[in-house]
Amino acid sequence: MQNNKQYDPMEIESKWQKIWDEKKIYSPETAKAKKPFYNLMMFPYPSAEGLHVGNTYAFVGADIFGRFTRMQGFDVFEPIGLDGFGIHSENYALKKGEHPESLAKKTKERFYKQLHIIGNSFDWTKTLETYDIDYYRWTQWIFVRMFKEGLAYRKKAKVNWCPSCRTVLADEQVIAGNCERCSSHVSEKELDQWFFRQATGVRPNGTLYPDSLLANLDKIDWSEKVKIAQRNWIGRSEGTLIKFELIGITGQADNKHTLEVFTTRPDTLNAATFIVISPEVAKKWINIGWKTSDDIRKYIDYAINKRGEVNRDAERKKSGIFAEFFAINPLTEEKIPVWVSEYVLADYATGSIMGVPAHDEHDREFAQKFDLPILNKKPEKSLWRKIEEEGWGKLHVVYHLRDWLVSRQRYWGPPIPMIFCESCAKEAKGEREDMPGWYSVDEKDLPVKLPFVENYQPRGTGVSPLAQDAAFYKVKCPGCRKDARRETDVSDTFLDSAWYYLRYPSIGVKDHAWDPEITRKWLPVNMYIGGAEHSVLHLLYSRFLTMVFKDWGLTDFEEPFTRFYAHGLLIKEGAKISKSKGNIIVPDQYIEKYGADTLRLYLMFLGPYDAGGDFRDTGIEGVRKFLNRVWILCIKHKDFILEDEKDAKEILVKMHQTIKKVSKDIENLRYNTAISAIMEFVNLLTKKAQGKIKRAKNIRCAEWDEALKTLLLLLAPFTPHLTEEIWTEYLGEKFSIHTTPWPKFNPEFVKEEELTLIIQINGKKRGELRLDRETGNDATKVDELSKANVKVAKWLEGKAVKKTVFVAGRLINFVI
RNA sequence: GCCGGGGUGGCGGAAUGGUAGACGCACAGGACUUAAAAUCCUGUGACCCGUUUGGGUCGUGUGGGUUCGAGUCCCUCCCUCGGCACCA
Repeated sequence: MQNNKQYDPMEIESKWQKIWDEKKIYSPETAKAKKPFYNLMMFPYPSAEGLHVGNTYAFVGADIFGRFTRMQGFDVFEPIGLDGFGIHSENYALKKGEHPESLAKKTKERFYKQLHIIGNSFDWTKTLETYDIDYYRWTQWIFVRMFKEGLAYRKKAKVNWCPSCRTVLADEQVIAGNCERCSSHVSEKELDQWFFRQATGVRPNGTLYPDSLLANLDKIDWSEKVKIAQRNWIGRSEGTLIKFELIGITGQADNKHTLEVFTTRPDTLNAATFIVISPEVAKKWINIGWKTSDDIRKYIDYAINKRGEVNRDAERKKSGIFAEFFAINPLTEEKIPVWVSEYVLADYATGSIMGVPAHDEHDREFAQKFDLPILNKKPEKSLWRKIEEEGWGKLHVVYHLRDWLVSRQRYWGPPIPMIFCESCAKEAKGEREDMPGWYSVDEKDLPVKLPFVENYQPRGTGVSPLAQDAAFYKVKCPGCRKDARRETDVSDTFLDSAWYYLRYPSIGVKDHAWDPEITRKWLPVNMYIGGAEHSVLHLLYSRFLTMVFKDWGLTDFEEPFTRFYAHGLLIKEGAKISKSKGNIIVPDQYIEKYGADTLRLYLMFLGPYDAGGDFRDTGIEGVRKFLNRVWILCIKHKDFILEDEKDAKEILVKMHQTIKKVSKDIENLRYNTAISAIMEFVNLLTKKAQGKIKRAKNIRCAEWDEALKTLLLLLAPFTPHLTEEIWTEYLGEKFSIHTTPWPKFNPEFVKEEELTLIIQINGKKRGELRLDRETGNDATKVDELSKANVKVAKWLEGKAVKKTVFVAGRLINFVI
């Protein structure tokens, strides 16, 4: 190869991508691998023209970790796929006016091409798309199992309804009152829906799922902020349910003369001066026979209708009305008024509270507004036990987490594999006693294929577009063989993505969702990297399902992701990147102009990976120049000879320091500082090489060769193409650099022979000494040399040294 | 309101309680070149003193504290970003 060849990323990048694919160096043999390491990143959902640079940022950061780990000698499995089923892809198809099925083919091609050119070490022999029937048959299989095990159930409930997406949403998918997908304001609707028992399910060992999900957080190596978000979302509160006798209530059914409230502060029962029930609970009472005035009825209806707005309007003062009856405080035996107010939520605990204005801010506000008594009594700890002993109430735990609503009234998802038989329902027959009329599709009849429906647009009527396809929904009842009806809702996208990591290693396996042997070898996932926005969505659903699979004996681990690292958010010149701002960055244009290696290195150099970074075009130019310098250094100066022994030593010391720093930084995903360390090393090599190029044939310089090789190895995870090109084509090393062992540092070389020792007077720097290592660690010698220092002597003149602080090898401080 | 990050040059950002500003961008000057690009070198927190070599003061959002020594630890407040939000 010529020594004056320019660095041309276009040419070398596509060349190496092709060779890596052909030689399958990134495709470990799943069955035979000796040191398996599963390096996973969150797969993208194709809801736009293509990948944006935020995806690139996430994937490149994850890939660097994977490549680094591979060079440590592990068989790294780094798969990629598409979360292509679901509302996001369907909404995109609607926007484009195209059928999701044909659009999926195009986006697949486009996304995979983009994912290819960023130069990640993906295993392209094992990709998956959630809309692939070989995948979603198993998603349906999971649903069937959930039903058989009693963890899937159907109930009529007030659910979140997105009027724009025309479907229900799970609790986790409502962000600040808005739809997670389209940001429309979410309203409420009462509908029959399928739920998974993530909040109410009991494990075979008797523990509730939310308790295990909470407890396991202490055992996994995850970004702390994600753990905190999950703890808050699960929202476990320990308290007491207290029963209150009611008096003066009219028309109420005879057995309804008590009311139960939940409190986390039963010790303040002595200061409870009123009771508040939510409008929804009041409404229920009216329905079962509570006779009350028109004013109260009017208020209840008003408050229920206003519910959505009240939540959004923090300024709004608490409204409420006296319910015209009383309760007896079991402790004080006093008669306290019962009120109805919208500040009490219907769907938390019992939907009723005891008002303790002395100790609760909301209660105080309410009491002040309506002139209710405020009793300033100290909490009594003994009440926790007394309430139980006296039989007034019992200890109770309440969770913020709800069961997972999994049905969707949309088209582009896996049909829920269930059948409903009217006739069986009437006779109270069915697969499960508690769900008359319902049957799961027999496992041998799976998959239930999603039929092609031309008019797939959501109806908004609370049923899926599949309900118009008689050929699809008309079936025979598995129980009585009479005419029955298939469920026409599809399942939530988050169900598709809650188990995909189990499928990747087993892709191609026909008779299992995941092969037991392969799964034992590769799972749980060793490293998972993705955005923190999934803290309480995908990451919680995955944990729940994995725990369920363990309980069924289908896996031998409870937690899917041993380590999870949340990367930061990329911004553009100080502003958030968003479609509305029109500052979307498409990676392709940068790859075309600078090459993937430059883009990769630049993205990782921007700032700490967990903090995100600020994308600026001027910055990428600098990185391009840096890689050009590396190219010139390695190609033009590769035959350089270090004549000066001191230079050789200096380079070796820096080299070992750099190996140490870069290794540690990558292990902790501190890529920006790893890159600056490599830059420092390059700066030193460049400086030493200036004007000293030697081209004597067959004469090599061992130190220089080693320095260049080490530089390339350290840089390989960041810029895989450039380093491979120089490694094999110019240095004549064996293919591939990416399967070459990572360099090790020698602790002897890390320490410099000479060190700079700082001399301080009263903590202020007044001078410094260049000393050899031995002298620098000798307190007496340093003391002498410091005092002899001209600059320091000036400051010490005529002053008494009261105290001397000596830090070996670093500094000496004289206190005067 | 509660829970988490974070506030450091013109900018992105470095700093196990021990030389604040690594590395990079931008800018300025220089080398090479007929020229340009590329590359390389030098300088670059603010202010003050000194004609130069140099010396000094201040400086990590605010105010206090601990310490020989604080960007780092503790307390007060301010600002900002993210999450949750009438959760009893």
